[in-house]
Amino acid sequence: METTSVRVRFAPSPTGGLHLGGVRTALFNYLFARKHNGSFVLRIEDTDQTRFVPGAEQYIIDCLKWCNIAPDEGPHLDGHFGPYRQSERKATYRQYAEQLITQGNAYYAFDTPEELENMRNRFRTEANPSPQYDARVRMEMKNSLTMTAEELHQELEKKTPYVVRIKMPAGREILLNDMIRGEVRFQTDQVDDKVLLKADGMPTYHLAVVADDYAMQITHAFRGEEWLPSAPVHVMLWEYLGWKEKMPEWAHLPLILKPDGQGKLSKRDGDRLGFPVFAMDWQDPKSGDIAKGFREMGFLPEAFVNMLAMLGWNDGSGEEIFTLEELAERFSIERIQKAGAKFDFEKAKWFNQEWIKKSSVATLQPLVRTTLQANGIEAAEEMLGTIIPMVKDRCQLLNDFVQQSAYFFQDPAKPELELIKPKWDSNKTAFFEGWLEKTEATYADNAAALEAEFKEMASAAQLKVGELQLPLRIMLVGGKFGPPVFEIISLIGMEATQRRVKTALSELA
RNA sequence: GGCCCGUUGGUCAAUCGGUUAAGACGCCUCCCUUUCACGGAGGAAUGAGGGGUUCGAUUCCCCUACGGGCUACCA
Repeated sequence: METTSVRVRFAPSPTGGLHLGGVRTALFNYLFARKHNGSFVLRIEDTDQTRFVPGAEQYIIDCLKWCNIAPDEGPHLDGHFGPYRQSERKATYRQYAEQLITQGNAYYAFDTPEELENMRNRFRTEANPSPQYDARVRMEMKNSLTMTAEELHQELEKKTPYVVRIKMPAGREILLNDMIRGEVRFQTDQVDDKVLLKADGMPTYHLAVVADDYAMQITHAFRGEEWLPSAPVHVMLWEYLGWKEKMPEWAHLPLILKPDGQGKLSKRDGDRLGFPVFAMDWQDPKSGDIAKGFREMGFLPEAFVNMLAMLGWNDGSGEEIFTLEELAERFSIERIQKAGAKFDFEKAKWFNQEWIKKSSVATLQPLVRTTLQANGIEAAEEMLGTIIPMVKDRCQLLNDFVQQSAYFFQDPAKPELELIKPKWDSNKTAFFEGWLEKTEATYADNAAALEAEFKEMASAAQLKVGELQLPLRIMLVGGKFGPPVFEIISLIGMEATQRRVKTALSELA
């Protein structure tokens, strides 16, 4: 019987837009929490004051909400483990840092940035291009390990800026049991004395993540694979602080990679290759630049989340389209991929298309209305309800509804007449003039009858129906797309039809 | 350089020692359709290399190669 309830957390830094990888980490947290009836906590890791961006926290909350993976606890919600912003928990970190110093597991370091730079230059060799602040060098630096009690007291009195560093033990092997990767071993001699408390009194990630995971009783910690190398520091901290039995189980998620080349997917790649990397539009408050989001690109949240879940995880069944509920049911850490996955925007669009096909008119209608409005098209609800089922199989993105339904509401601005000009002749002009005359008084609500009449006239004029029907479509719709022409006529009515054909005819003359 | 992680078609991937090595995206062909899609039927395309272990390795082990991550008073 499980006695402790599952508690997981998503802990982003409010430094900008919410990246694909971030949303996936949040999603896996959410799915795991739902599956085990646990709690999903949002914790804001705003310990770097230099990178803090106003508005980013609310933006993150909004993104999670759009994705339907809202947390149970967080800075904007109630919860018994707050505050949920690390900047508001400053006092506890200092307390733990001092405890570690007292225990002899951490120490004050007064080295200036210049002195650190000098150290790196001094110890840099070809075999060791980036020397670390570790057991080999710490006794040569300016810290409480190399100072007398009197010297230390003086520096502290003088308010000399200092950081607190962890003192990594010598000659130990740290074994981490990762839920995705299994046993991972580290030698403590290879790990440097990471800074725990910065000169400004803020903790670094290393101290904060341990203190908060403990305080918030996190049972399972998901994070990106880029954190694996610093995991031994965190394990040591759990041990030094005496909480080893409470340490969460770790799951280091594989990275989402660039579609081409190699490396982590970055915002630049999206710009370069023409797809978004953020969940929603993000406007940088300083530059005012807007980075495109999947939402604004025309993705359904269900599709976005579905696509993300399948990037690095699958349930083994071969099925790919799942609702959030189905994902939560089937989710299992054991089936998370170990290797990074290259992001494929084509496949992402396919997921969205599947979701558009799968979605009901009722769920699509408000989204389509908003999309059309954003493009200056005011659509009557009744008309929308008729059109959506006709065109939704032709849309990959919500924005495709603009092209696929604009002609129901307005005459095409620039019909692609070039497509028919080469084969155009006076016989066709004559045919259409005759057809216009004949259909002027027609009540156009019967697509089948219209089609039959059109074909009849074509054969009477000894013209191929196909060579007339395509021009008609282009005159009415603007291009080679859309549902059957005569169904379109039956919706836009004979008046609009006549007008569009006449306009086209005069341009073809 | 060091440490850590990884490696099945172009991409996402199944397989948990014995298979004709699934499926999906994309691509190509055909059918349906006098548009575009949807749908249907096919096709091309994969175990990085080398050693072991084993009756038998894509699967287990080792080495190499390659890719990635980390190596900040950023997360």
